[in-house]
Amino acid sequence: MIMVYKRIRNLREDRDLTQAEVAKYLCVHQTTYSDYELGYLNIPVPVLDKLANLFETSVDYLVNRTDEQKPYPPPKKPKGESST
Amino acid sequence: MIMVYKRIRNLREDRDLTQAEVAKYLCVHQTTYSDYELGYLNIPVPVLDKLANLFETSVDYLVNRTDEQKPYPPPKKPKGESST
DNA sequence: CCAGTGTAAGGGAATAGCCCTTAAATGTCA
DNA sequence: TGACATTTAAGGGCTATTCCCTTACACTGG
Repeated sequence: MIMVYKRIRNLREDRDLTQAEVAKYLCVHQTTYSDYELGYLNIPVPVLDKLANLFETSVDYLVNRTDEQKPYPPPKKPKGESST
Repeated sequence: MIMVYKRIRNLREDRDLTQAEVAKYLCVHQTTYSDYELGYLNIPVPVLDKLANLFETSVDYLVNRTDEQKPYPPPKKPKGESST
């Protein structure tokens, strides 16, 4: 077990959120989210994106690429723009 | 088409790498990597991790969460450690 | 003990991932 | 121009993964 996603559990518990609450925010089932935390399922990028927003951190922090918890400065265009 | 991963193509071309070369680095087929760049497949986190290393940037940059191209400060423990 | 809340396990249908082959596009050079 | 090499994209199929449902387990308070 790799436990890449231990940080997600810690961040959730720090905020006193239940799995069901976060799962609803992500539009997935509680058991699916549980599998994410336990490392039974790979977390897809769109989910990591939402989690980084929810917990106000970076994807790099969530996946242990850094210990810096603050997010990067966001891009100019909020996100949904046609990036052609 | 969302083109979330246009940056991956740009970074690759900036370095004059072919899809086949990057694919080999990632241990996937060239066509799989092509699908990544075109947005036909979701890029799994371990692949994004490798790409961020290869291109010396952050996952957040790759997925358009920031315009800052420099990587985050890396974690203390390089990465493969038992994060108990 | 019972009820309520929160998390994890088992199992299965549906999906997505990945690769293989091949086509298309582009460039080079005789 | 024609043949060849290089690079990228499309079509199609097998397989593994995803996600959800139901259910079980653990814990707490009354």
